[in-house]
Amino acid sequence: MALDARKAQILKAIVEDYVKTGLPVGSRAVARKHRLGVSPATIRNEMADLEEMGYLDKPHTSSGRVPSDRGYRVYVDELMTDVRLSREESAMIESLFRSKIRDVVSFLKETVRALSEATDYLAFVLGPECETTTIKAIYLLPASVGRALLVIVSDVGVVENCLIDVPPMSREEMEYVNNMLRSHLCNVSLDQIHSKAQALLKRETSRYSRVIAQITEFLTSITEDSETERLFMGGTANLLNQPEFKDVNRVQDLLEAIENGSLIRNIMITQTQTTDPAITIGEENQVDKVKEFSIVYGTFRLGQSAGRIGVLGPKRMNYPRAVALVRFCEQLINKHLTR
Amino acid sequence: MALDARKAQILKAIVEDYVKTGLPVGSRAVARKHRLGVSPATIRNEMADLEEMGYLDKPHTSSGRVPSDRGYRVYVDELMTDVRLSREESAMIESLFRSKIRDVVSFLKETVRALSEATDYLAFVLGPECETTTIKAIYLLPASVGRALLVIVSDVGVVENCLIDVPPMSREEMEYVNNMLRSHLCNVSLDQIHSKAQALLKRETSRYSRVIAQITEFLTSITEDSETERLFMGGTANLLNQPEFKDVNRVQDLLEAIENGSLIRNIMITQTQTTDPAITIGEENQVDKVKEFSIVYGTFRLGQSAGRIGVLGPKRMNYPRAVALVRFCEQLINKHLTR
DNA sequence: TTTTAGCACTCTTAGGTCGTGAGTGCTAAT
DNA sequence: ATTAGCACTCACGACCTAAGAGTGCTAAAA
Repeated sequence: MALDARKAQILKAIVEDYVKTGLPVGSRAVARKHRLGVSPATIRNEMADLEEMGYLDKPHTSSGRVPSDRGYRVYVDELMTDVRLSREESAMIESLFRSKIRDVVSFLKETVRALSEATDYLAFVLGPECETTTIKAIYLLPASVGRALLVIVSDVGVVENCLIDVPPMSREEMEYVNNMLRSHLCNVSLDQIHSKAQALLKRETSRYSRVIAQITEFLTSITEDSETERLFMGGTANLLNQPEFKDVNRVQDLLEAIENGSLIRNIMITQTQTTDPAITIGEENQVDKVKEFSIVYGTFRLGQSAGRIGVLGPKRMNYPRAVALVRFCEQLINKHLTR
Repeated sequence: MALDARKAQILKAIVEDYVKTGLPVGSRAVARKHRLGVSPATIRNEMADLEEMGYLDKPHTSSGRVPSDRGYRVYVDELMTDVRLSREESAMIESLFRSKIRDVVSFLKETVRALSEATDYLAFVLGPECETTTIKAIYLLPASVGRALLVIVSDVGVVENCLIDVPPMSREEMEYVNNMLRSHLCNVSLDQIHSKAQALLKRETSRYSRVIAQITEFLTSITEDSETERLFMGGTANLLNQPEFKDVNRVQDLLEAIENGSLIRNIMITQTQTTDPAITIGEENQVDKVKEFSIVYGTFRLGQSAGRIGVLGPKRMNYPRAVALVRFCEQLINKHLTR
């Protein structure tokens, strides 16, 4: 059942031709372009075999072959050869966000933009799960009359803030509240924050209880919202390049799903990530709407939790290049944010 | 040249029919649905007049009429009747972001989402021009070893922050820097911030100069980035609903322009805003890519500067409804953020 | 036994023709 | 000034045809 050398070569040629042109590829083309030293007729026989094995499909009885999902699978698993990014290209990407490392969020956004531009696919980054991140610093600061700014910094350098109403407070009172927050909430992980804050709220029946209540509410909302808040995407328009979008209606569905971020779920479910840049092809994806696409994504570490970065493109994707670029971005993030 | 009552009635009927169906409307349809008590033949004569006056177009010699840009213009200026949102609808929108007023940015994002869902067009909001906003509070806070968090709060409640590298500092030193920042930069407007910070940097030759330099850089970058950073959009996918997107290529261009935010420019240029919800129709737009669309946008005040909120949709837009919804959102913002 | 040449066959695609129907403009009658 | 009638135009869909690409099979060659 394993592929002999020639079948492998042919399958590889077909995948790569199809990726390049988007047209079903015929025996002539394979024989000519890849000079295997055999005639089209021989290729045809091999192609018939490959089809029977389930690696190729025919759009209709009498036209060239197209890789099936399984065909792509063996291609990415066994056939494809890694590419290295050219020096110029990696330099180009890196320069895209020279002095942009201000904060984690904008850094991730820039990375996603660079990735989408380099690949011409939809790129996404999923920030680190916040459950495992811990609060490193928490401050309540006077912002204007009757309002204070609550700022928290997580161990991975993500900053959240919100404005809350406060009664007039003296400097000492503010100091007192700050000490209280610091002593109770610093080094607490976000999944414990709710109960910790509740406890604090119960204990504190002083005149600050309303302030504490607002703070508690905010802290809780962070974990709730983070699902959507930590997903960034770029290059949505690139999807429309793909010839598989001859009809608009398909795009619509997908775009909506993308916009409201239900794409996340997909990755969460399909998370049997084995190889580093994980690749899921067509029907392998759990979510219906992306069953016509492929996803290449990898993991980066940020503090003690992990995030994901990847691209979503047509099954007819340039996998070697996508893998190289995703991997490059992973490294970029690890390099710049780990310290 | 002014429209007599019947011509007005007919033009109005045609616009509204066309908005509803998207199909060129013929004399029969006008006569039947709007029971003007005249025969199709009469309507035809009037339609011929309206066409000559430039208010109607014919897609081809022998099919119904379609409003021209000028036709839409007189419709929105003189013909259309204001609609009121139903009680349920306004309540629905308002409830969409009940407890979401944490911070200005997420509030604006929610508003845009609500607006895009209610209209089924692309909605956008352009935050207040930052040039005129002033810094109300500025803090440098210890975040972790070797890093500090710089936080600034503007008068309109927008919070910006960034992490910077700092040498080890005692509490007193930190206090000193904070005092310096506060005394020099508080109540300074963002368009002066660069020079002020530079001056501060020149004067301060102490060991903090590197810290100050980083701060200066960040403050400058805020004004530079804000062009893109203060634009939020929602409902991109809605554009694909429009039948004018039978072919995908058109979408592509527009989506790209939308994604990278060059849509801003349009509004900046077309800013001869006279009526409150301003309406620009088709060719009236300065930017080529939106010459096939219409924009309805209004202004909201935030502190002493202003922001814009609006929708972008097909020329064949439900203008009365769009106007009502944009106006409603303006009020919503003014109500919730003015205090 | 494997490869190749040859050939009939299939199926898509583009172009062309034709009939239908919606809607017009014009003319003559009301 | 309005209307009925009528010939005319044009987009659209159905149907057909020819061309071209590619296949599968068979029989000959290596």
